[in-house]
Parts: sequence; C-alpha cells; structure tokens
Amino acid sequence: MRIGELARRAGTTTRTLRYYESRGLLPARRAENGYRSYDEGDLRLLQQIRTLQDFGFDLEETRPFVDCLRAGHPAGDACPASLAVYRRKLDELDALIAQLASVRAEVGAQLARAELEASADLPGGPPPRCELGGPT
Amino acid sequence: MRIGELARRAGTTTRTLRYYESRGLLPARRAENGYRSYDEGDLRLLQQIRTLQDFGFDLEETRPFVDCLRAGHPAGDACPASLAVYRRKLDELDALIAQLASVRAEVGAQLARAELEASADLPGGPPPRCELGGPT
DNA sequence: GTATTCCTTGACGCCGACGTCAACGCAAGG
DNA sequence: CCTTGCGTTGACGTCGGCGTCAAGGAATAC
Repeated sequence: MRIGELARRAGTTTRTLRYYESRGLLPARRAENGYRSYDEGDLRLLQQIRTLQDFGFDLEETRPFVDCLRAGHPAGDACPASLAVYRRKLDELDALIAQLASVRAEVGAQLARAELEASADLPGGPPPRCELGGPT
Repeated sequence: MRIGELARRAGTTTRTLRYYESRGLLPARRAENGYRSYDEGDLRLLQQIRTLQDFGFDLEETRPFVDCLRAGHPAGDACPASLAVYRRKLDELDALIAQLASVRAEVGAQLARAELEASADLPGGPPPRCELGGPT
C-alpha cells in the first residue's frame, strides 16, 4: 500500500510518516516509480508507535518497541529494552504526578487564602463565620 | 539597581529580564546612560512572576498578578482576575493529573502483563504461581 | 486529452521561554 | 592607557513533532 492509505488506516498523516522515516523509525521500501510502499507489518509498527505516542512517549522511546516487533516478536513489549522503557516511564509519571499534586495543593491553598482575604475586605464586614455550638 | 543585580537577587538571568520587558511584563526606567534601572518594587514583581512560573504558569498567566501588584495591592492575588487564573489553573491541573493517572495505570498494566508473558517464556517453565490453599 | 488526485523532495513556520553570540558603548581600577 | 566587567541592541539557535506551502512527476477517472 502507498503512504496515503497507510496514513488513513492508522489515523495519521503522510507528513507524519515521512517524518518517522526521516528519523529512521519507519523506513519504507520503494516502488519502481519511487513511491513508498508499505505492508501490513508496517501498519502494525505504526499502530505501536501511535499507541505509545498517545501515552505521551516521545518518538525515541518508541524505538525499542518497533525494533522488537521488527525482530519478529508478537508484541512490541516482549523485549527487555521495551520493559525498561515502561519502567522508566512509570517513574517519570509518578514523579510528575507527585509534583503536579503538590502544585495543585499549593495553588488551592493560595486561592483559599486569597478568597478569604478578599471577602474580609468586602463592604458589610466579614461574612458569617462557621462556628460550632454555643448560644448566640 | 541595574539589570545584573536584579537578576542575581531574583535568581534569574539578565536575558530573562529583557525578555519580560520585551513582553511588556516588566518594563524598566532608564538611567541617563541608557542602562535599565529597577527598584525594590520591581524585585517584588519579579518574585511574583518567578513563583508562578515555578508553579507552571505561563508568562501571560502571570500578567494579572503583576498588574494587581502594580495597582497598589499588597498581594498579587488580591484581584479578581488573579483569582480567575488560580481557578482555571486548578481545573487544568485536575484534568492533567487525572489523565496522567490514567496513563500510569495503563502503562503499569501493560508492564505487568508483559513481564508475566516474558517469565512464562523463560527456560525451566513458568515460575511458581501464587495459588491459594489445596494440597500440592 | 484532461482534470483531478496522488506522490516526490525541500524548505520554512510554529510554539514558549529563553540561551548564546556578535559587536558595540561605558565605567572604574590600577 | 589598558583591561576587565558591566551594560546595550539585534538576531539566530534550541527542543519535538509535525503543519504547510512550493514546484514538480505519476497515476487514475472520465
């Protein structure tokens, strides 16, 4: 199949496929007229790449999976190098999530404090407090 | 004070300060010789910007805070526009964290599955299973 | 034949927040 | 005077993953 059909079947663009080829990730055979020629195996390689990309893997990180498939393994993650990428990505995700959670907490606290101070400065004095028990 | 001193005191670079000025975020007065001249107020504005940048706010998002300080408020988040940015950022963070958590779960599951299949293909047959009860 | 669509390569554009270099001016110390 | 170390503007480089356009050749539909 030619580049347009592969792109359509994988839900991507021809530009993307040419880019992958320029990176050496998905080289293509050539027909006599110079057109790139792909087969079903290439579609599977491409699907593997896209799946990982959707997960936030960058291109270089998908390379071990592609190599693994090309080496004849039924799954891209059947090779140690792929598993290593998985583990490294998990660590990255954990670190990133932790950092974002920390930022979220800080921003949330800042918002709460700022809202409190804003309401204290409003006309009519401070709004009703929430106090427990005791007759008024 | 001049640009180098301000940069040092804020823990950033002169290039960054010129960049902020080019974006209209932190304009500077000029001395007679053309040198940029800053005061303590500028340092506070800059600190506000850096704090938010460290939280992952992009430059445009810091603008309401800077404007708020420049308007004479004691805190950059004492203005409604700043609070709106806080809230938007919280929503963004929540969405991003949720997405990353989802990805983390999927990647973790893939890793577990791949490790299981790998161990099943190792020499010596599959490793000991973890089964409950029953005589062997 | 011709119109349309596909393919080719090459090259520039984009985004954000600066880094880095060039080429120069100005100031202060010895 | 000379050097060193500030400052100035301008402009190009960085990173990733492509988008977009240009100028042409090839295949297909009618």
